[in-house]
Amino acid sequence: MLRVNKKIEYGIIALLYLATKEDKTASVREIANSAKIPETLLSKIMQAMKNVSMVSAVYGNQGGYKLAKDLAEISLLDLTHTLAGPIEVAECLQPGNDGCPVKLNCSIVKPMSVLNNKIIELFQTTSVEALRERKAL
Amino acid sequence: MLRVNKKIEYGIIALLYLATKEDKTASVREIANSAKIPETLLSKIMQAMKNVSMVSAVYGNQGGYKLAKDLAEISLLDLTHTLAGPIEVAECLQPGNDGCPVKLNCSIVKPMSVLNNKIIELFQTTSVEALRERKAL
DNA sequence: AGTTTATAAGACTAAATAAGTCCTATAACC
DNA sequence: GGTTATAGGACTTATTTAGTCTTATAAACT
Repeated sequence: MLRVNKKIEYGIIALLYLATKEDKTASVREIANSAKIPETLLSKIMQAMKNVSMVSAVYGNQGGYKLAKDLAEISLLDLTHTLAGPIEVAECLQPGNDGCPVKLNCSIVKPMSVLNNKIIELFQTTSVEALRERKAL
Repeated sequence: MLRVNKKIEYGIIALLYLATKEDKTASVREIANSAKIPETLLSKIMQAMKNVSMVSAVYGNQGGYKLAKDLAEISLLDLTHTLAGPIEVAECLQPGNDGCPVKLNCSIVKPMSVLNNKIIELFQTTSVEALRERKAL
């Protein structure tokens, strides 16, 4: 229950990997092999992260991706939005949702939005760097 | 992203409904109709909640379910466990998981477990009653 | 110039999970 | 014994997620 998208998982793996390379580039193939992630899938993920300037891309031989931001500046919320869209714990929280059969007499929208906001806050205040710190259990 | 199971949603709806009935019973049909939830599905949900004594069941005519606990005593974590199993933000957190292809060199287990624990804590400390309070936004 | 390495991005398919249905049994009450 | 209601297993359908396939573009090296 409450699985986080594999894309996000793979995104974190890639960011953590790039962090170990400092300013050098790593190709999608290199990252994918090291973590045994499907290469074409990771490719999409890197592209998405590039489009929001979390990483930068270098074409051609010896090219690849490198970090464009400090891991401490990348919140889980940013990553989630980038790779898997907005957090909506319930369908009825989707913008423009008009499918709720109860409408005026709905008991669940508010509770779900309370929960949603709590999760958003958690994701907002947790950076990828914070996940790396291997203490909290 | 991060959708909560519909079962949990329906469970909350049912609990909130029962709370308005005080000590009277409400049948699955009554609750399902009021919230436009599929009756047979809600039936399973009520059974599960009965099995962990969140609600009690009364057979026969004029029977149904009633609350067996105060909403403040039912945490989201309890409800989640009851209706949708344990919270595991990543596959590799499943007990007995041996499918991780990286194993000894895995960079993601710890970060995911950090996140998982944060979400569990949030669910543990949030009661159904707390969701009902319609303030926080 | 041509080959190689690598990113960019769309369309498609497969696998997994979640949601919902169907059916039969059991219990209490009138 | 008929009616109302819970109990619970087996099954089907729908939706979402994961992954593949294909083609294009860019840079570097020879």
